[in-house]
Amino acid sequence: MTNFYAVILDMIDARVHCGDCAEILQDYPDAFFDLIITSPPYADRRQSLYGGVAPEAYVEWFLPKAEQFWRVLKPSGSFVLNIKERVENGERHTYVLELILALKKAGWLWVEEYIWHKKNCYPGKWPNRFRDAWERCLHFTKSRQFKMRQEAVMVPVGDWAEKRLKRLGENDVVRFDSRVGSGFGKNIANWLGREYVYPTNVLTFATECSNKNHPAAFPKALPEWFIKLFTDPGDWVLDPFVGSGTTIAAAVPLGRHVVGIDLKPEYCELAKAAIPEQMVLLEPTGMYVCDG
Amino acid sequence: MTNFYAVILDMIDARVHCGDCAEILQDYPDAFFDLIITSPPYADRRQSLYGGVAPEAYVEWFLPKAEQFWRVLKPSGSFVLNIKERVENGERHTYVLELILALKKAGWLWVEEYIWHKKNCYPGKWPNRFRDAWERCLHFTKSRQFKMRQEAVMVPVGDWAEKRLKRLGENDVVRFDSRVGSGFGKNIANWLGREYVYPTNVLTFATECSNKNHPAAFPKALPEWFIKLFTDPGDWVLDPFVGSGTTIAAAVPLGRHVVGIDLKPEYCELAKAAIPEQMVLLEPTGMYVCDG
DNA sequence: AGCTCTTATGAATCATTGA
DNA sequence: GTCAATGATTCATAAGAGC
Repeated sequence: MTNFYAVILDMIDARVHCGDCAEILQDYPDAFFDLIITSPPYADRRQSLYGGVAPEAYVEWFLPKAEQFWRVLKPSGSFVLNIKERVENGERHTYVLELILALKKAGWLWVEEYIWHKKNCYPGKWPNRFRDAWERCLHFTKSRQFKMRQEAVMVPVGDWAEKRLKRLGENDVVRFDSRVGSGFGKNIANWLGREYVYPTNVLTFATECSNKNHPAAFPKALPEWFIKLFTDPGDWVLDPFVGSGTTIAAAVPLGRHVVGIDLKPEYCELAKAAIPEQMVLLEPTGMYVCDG
Repeated sequence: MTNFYAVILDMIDARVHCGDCAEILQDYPDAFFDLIITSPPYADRRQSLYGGVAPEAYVEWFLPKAEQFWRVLKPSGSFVLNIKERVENGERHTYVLELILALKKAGWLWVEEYIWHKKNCYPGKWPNRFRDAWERCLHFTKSRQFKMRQEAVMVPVGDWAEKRLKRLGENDVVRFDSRVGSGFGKNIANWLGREYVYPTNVLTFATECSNKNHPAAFPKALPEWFIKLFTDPGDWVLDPFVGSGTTIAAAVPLGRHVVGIDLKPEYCELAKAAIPEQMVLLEPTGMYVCDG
């Protein structure tokens, strides 16, 4: 029998485009993507260093791109924006707040703000603040009816139940069942049912440091989580600021088609390299596109 | 040797005023408070039911009060606002974002946004969102030079320290302090071991409310944390929407003077009752004021 | 002391009904 | 139709009792 995983991979389309996402996306039809997830370049005064955008110009810079995002996103789709405002002159910037307001004005529904709690955050010590251990994951949609697969991201329950389950050997099940005389012990069934629970809007992922060349890399678990939550296998995922390609590395093994775009050729190279090896080895025609 | 705990309590001034905080505060001098910490009524369309404020009118309602907060706060002081926007019609409201922008425009520095991660959040299941497990704790100041006692909120590392702390009842704290004759906590840290680290800007407290008559209550640990962080013993703390009096219950045992204000007489009664028993028992003249 | 088990308890949302 | 009010539904924790 054919390996299902291989079959899925064989059908997966993973593309990397090099250029401005607003321009590149013009070649894509309306309502094409099921999920847009990205961690855009943060506003930064040190423009020369990271090619950042000045905080004051951030919203203005973002909006034309968001217009294309709106067009290429399906009505049932989601747009997830991982972002955090910088500190400048002792204060938090407001460009993220202004961006939310501007996107709402442009028609986007601000459905939720998820918190990514970074357990191992950047070290440091300052007199006026503690280490920054969280980032925003803003969830926008085009419609109040959108695709959400809550079951796909259920998490194992807390320690106490986990321990209890671990100690629940097969003998215990048998003994309990034979004593009660029913098919499946009620209490045990409850425990088993409680093995996985729905998460909250606070996500805890450790930061990864594998992609050192890209300053704004999120851990693979983050796009993975939202891809599972907001798409089905075979759906199309877009990361318009793909950077080192974490979104691609997350999407392909999950059986989702994915398009990554980045302005910088060196990031496009990284993103191409991030396409899981199976894909590269198979090299099916038309499955790997880069016009950079 | 005199018991340190009792001595501190004997000097502490705890007041509850009933009325609109913008009016009540007119009787207080400029630059009087070291910390303003509060959890204001959240915007709510059901005005008649809970006496809430309509989301659209929230900023307008808040700003005159913030003007007084600015006046009575010391230049080195902090203003901590615990708030979270509601969901309405499937979307998050933007009135909190607008409030931040308005406060900045009024001169406040938006120094930081702390996240209160509620481990045991409200139950529920909906097709478009998970349970809400976090709230904002917005930190504003008047100046870039403000008082911050980072050492006062250091946290133990590892389970062993946690276990030992858990077994350390409140009586032990008092006994220990009186024996050593110095401030709270500091020496206990030394006693337990040197493995203490600075926290991050994500705070994890379980929701816990001993005062059941007030629907709006943060756990005592929350004001405690910010009081320790932004004030010294003997400083003045203000909660202009004191509700059931959690801030008072937190401030007095920490040796801080505290003023609580609330519009509703029934909450003022609760807040008065929240003044720790020792205060009521001692009943020193002028130490207990309520004009409600 | 640990381990097991019970119980109390949260600033919530959504769908529905009635004005 | 819009707006306001009401009811049904929901579940992971911590704390504490008991063994």
